[in-house]
Amino acid sequence: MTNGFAQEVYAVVRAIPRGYVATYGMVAELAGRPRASRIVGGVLHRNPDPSTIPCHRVVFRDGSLAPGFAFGGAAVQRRRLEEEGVQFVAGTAKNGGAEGPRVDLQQCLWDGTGYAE
DNA sequence: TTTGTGACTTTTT
DNA sequence: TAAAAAGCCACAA
Repeated sequence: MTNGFAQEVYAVVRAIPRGYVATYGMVAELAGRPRASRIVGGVLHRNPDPSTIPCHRVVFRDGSLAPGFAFGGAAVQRRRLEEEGVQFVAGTAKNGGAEGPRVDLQQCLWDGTGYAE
């Protein structure tokens, strides 16, 4: 690709199946830079094409999103993911202390299957 | 061309 | 167990 990494990131994020989510590190790895998780965020931050790039499917390693920096708000993103079929963890397996809405990575974490360049 | 920063992740204190 | 710091790579100014 002309740009290389950035293009790869966009391609990977676009390849995320509906109802699934991926972490920055995973996208970075598929893009060719397993340690460039931050760059993935930076690239998505600019989001040159939010229409084709479902950045809301990309979450932290913890399953949470970027508060305040999402396309329109973490709350909106949660609703959007639910629309796609992504399950959320209300409380937490930790001790019932609800910290914040997290995606159920154990169920909706994308394996990278179906990604073709 | 060089410096600084960032939607992250992992390890150590 | 929790919190803090460093490391990492690419893009923008």
